[in-house]
Amino acid sequence: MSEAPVLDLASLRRGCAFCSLQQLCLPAGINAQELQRLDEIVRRSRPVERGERLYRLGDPLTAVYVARDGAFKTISISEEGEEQVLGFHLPGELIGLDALGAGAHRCEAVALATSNVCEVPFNQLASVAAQLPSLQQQLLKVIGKSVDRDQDHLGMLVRRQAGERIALFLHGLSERYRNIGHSPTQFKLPMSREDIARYLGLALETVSRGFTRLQEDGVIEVVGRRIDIRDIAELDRLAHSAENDEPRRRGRA
Amino acid sequence: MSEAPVLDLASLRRGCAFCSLQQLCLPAGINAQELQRLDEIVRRSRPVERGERLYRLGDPLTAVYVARDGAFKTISISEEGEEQVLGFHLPGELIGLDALGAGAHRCEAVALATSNVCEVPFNQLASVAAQLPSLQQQLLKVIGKSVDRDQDHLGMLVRRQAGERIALFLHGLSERYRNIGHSPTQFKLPMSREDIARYLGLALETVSRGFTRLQEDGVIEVVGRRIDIRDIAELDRLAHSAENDEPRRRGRA
DNA sequence: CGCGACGTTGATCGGAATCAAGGAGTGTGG
DNA sequence: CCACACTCCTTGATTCCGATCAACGTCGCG
Repeated sequence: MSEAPVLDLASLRRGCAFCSLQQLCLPAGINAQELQRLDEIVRRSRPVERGERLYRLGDPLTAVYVARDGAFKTISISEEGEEQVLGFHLPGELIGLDALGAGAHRCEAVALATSNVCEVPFNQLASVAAQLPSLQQQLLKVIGKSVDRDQDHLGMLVRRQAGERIALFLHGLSERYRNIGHSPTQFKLPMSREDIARYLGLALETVSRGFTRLQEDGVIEVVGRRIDIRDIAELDRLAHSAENDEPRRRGRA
Repeated sequence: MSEAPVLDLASLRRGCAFCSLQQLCLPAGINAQELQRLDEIVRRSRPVERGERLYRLGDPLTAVYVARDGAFKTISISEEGEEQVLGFHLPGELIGLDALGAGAHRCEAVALATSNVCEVPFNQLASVAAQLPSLQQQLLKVIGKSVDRDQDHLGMLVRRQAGERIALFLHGLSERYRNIGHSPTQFKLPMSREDIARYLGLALETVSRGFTRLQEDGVIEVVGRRIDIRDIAELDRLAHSAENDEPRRRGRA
């Protein structure tokens, strides 16, 4: 609608060139001139409030999105109206690729916290990408990373032990926080236990017990949504091997 | 290795223009001239035998693949050496996207049956796509469909009832066979019970029992790997709702 | 024919779902 | 400032589904 060609300082400063996520996001690997072409099509509107949706089931593909801060979940709604969590999206991670196949969204993207979002109109992105090989390359790479996250998610769900899934989940989150420059050992979960449960295919009580168990074993410290990973090596081990060695412990190892 | 510029009749006939999967694969929506550009970079080598691999864990991204017939599975190997099945690939479905993110394959693609495969060198594909907007568009769409299949897979794994997962699995396969012009109700599974189990996060015995149960309930007919879906509506219902209505039945409905 | 891979079926056991209750944190209004 | 309501999280008791162990059946092939 309002395509203001007026470049004031404030909006420039909010552009890709100043963004801390630059190296992870679409701009990675493209030069300053090219960056401007990209920047021109990116829309940065008011913050999205917790609970708001970027798009709904069935909406036509109009744009892809990247959060600059905050977090999102993507959910699909089953016939009976119960929701499955298909993914969590931290800053810098592309949102909206679920519409690439059919041209319409097959899930909904819900803000887990108030977030500033970059909206990239898809058609324009595609045509600019066709002209800038390095952007095309980066677009494919970013899509690929999204595929990788889906496969990591599969890797959790295919595990049969709840403890393994939970350990993998925390381990993966830790990695992702590290990537965006946050502490990999201390962070605040943006999602509820129920969201985690619906992401991991578990009952929420099981998630809660899993956290408690990890805390009892000295692997993490958890207070509500605050997580502090104390023994990342052990978390790693639990995530991968069977975790059945220690029958049960009270204190630390 | 052997880049024969000689276009004999046989190899032309094997090209995209003659392929029955044309409308589902990369050529969809592109015109005859453009098709030739694509065709020139596609390599069609000898059939891949059952058990052979298109690529292995860690291999650099050199190409993406599409089977013209036969079938593949993609697997990831856990630390302990046990394999997880990340996906099954029927004819026309792109294989090899797992390397887009990191530039190297994070899983292995194994032939489930002898298959004829089209190999599309990735760099050439990307550069041709940049020149042909309709190919770029189609490439993104095909990638999107692959993402959709991953999400369908997630949708199975997140279910907590084994019966639901199995019903969803058969239902999804049926759809995919329909798409490629096979009978959606009668087909031969290209994979073993163990593969299905590792795909669904179940024990192979549970898969076997699930099939038996569906047969007892008159939903399918199953003999070894031959499947005949008798009541697709019921299969659909089982896949989506809770399946807990009928406590137990002996004969047919 | 006999071997080996694959599939089915049965019996038992354990882990996670479910049901149920209570506690902790947050925000609102009296 | 506190009472209240609400959401979110934890913990406990019980039940049940699916993993596991084990044995047998079947098919394809040398």
